Amino acid sequence: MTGIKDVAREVEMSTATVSRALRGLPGVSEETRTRVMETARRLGYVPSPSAAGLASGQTRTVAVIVPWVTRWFFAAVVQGAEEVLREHGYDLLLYNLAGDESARHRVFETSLLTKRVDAVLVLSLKPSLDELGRLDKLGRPVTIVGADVPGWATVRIDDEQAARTATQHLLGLGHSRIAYVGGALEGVLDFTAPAARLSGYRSALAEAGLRHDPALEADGEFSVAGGSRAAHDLLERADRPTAIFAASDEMAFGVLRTAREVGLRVPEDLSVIGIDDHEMAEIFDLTTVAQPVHEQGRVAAQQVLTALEGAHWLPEQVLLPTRLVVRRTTRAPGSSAGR
Amino acid sequence: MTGIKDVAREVEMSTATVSRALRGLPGVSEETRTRVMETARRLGYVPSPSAAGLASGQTRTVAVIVPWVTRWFFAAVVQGAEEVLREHGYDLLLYNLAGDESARHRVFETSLLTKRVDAVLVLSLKPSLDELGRLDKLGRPVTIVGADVPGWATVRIDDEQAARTATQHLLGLGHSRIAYVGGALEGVLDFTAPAARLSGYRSALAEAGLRHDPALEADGEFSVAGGSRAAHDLLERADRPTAIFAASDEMAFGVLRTAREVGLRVPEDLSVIGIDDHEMAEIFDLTTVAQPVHEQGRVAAQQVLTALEGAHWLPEQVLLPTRLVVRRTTRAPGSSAGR
DNA sequence: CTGAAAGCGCTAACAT
DNA sequence: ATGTTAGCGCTTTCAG
Repeated sequence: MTGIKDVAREVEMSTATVSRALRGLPGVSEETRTRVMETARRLGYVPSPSAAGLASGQTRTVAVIVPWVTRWFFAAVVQGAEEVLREHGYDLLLYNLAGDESARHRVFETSLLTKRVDAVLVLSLKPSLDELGRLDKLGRPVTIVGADVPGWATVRIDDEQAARTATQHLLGLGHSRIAYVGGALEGVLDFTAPAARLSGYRSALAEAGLRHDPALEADGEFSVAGGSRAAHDLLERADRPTAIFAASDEMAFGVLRTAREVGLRVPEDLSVIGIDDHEMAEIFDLTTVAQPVHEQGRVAAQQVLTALEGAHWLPEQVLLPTRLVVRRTTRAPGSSAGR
Repeated sequence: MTGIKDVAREVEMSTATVSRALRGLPGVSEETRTRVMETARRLGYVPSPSAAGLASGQTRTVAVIVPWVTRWFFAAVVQGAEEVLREHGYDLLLYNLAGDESARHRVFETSLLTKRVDAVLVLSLKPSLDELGRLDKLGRPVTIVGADVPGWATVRIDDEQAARTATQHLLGLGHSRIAYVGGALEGVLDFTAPAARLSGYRSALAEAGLRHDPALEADGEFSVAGGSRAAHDLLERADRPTAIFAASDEMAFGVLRTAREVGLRVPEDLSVIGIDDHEMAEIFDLTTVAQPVHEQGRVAAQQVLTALEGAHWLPEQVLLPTRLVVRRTTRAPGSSAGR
């Protein structure tokens, strides 16, 4: 395996110069640099990340901690982050918790990340105080995507506002019995989005002079199956709602499925709205509040890179915009004939 | 940052012994080992992967090259692989091509992987001869998931058989005008599954004494949108098919959407079957040929780990079983009244 | 069972 | 602009 010494010998220079030339550092004549680069290429020289990392203290690797890679939302954020990282020559180390408590402990507790990565991206999770302490001790840039963690660098949408927008859309159409399908406020993995979205839903109702009804607030576990189950409970009531706001598109898909099962037409008998603009939202004709998923990954990656390169860096709280996308699962109540 | 020397000093032993004790190597008294481990824990010692990698030549990291992380199939394979790798203390470096040609070049050509990983998992791609050469030169275990690459270690399903099963199911119901929605046989990224599935479809028809009709074979690009478009072409024909076999569930979802759009009832007017058993197949009530996705990732990871640990390793071709899952999108043709 | 010593292949001062 | 010299923090012979 050819090393930097081989290149140095070939160009009759020191390894220091070769190293500088190859990394584009200043203080190398153009001629030398060209010769070094050509020689390195010709010899098929590939630097050893381990050696470089040991000597420099930098691994050029960023850890991304994700609750579930198999959920489209997280995968899309990862994809966005990966693009930016790779453009800058950084590698992405994936830590997938798969919704598992012990995996979460392993990642945060046993300092798996120490001396291994230059920065960390945490997706949607709200780390516990203890975990934040550990992240802090890493002494490396950390950005949290999709969760509201005061004092930390975050990239997310305004979840409360997004929920308010969705609810207001239904209210605006004339609905007043509006159910909410969300997620547990506490659980194995902690997220801040569920509480924020619930709160947005309630406040929109309140602003419209309506009281929220606990019987119309169900847990859809942020999954298709959960949304489906929640909808069953909701739709089998005598005083069933005329509209359902699901805090994620996947839950909304579950709701749609159940609606079909119990023989309700959407949007004639039931309006449904979600949040995300999931890649499949279009094929369900789902009205939803779109959030820039991919972009959140890109911005977060950009953020840690800036921190890595720049001198000072202030943990910034970036809020990305959302947008109501009206498709065909929402309509005024009791208007089978049309709009 | 506490290093191995600090631990050695504390227990009054050499770093060699500490290293051996911590890694569970033989030749260390139980008492010493216990003392070392406790001390290491107490001091918060975390070994430096860079240093260990440099000294040992092993990175305890496996690269996973994936065409698109955002597609459920790939994400699920990654999840399976990650589980196994983590259990064995290996990290997963993600290389997402995002369907991009240049990304593919970068990953394979510039020896991004050299000296960086102990093994490589390639998902679904069929590397070119040139790329296989580079992979080979890595001198590291490589397993290819979901593609048929003779001479290399692979983990996959029998794509041709899966397609035959799907087609036979439709034939068995009495269909004879069966269309196929698949993917391009050549493209930016090369896969072997599209050709194998097309071939399975054709051979099932042939066995039933039917000739395949080129007009009934459409390109659905292995995406929802593509499946939808392909179905438009197919269903607007005067002599439209009574059944469509989509080579992936995502394309089948697109087909279902189009069927609804053009006013065809499924399964009364049109039967639809896919391949995968995608997590959303159930909510579409889609009949499909299920493949063990997650398991393919696990097996592949297991395979490279065996190669890494064991002395000899023969590139093995593992075929995992598929299973027909009959739901409600398939039925005998022209039988609106029931089955 | 334990220790001494020599690297692994780079980078980073500090010189020149 | 380039070279010299120390390491970075481990693992791995080879001794004992």
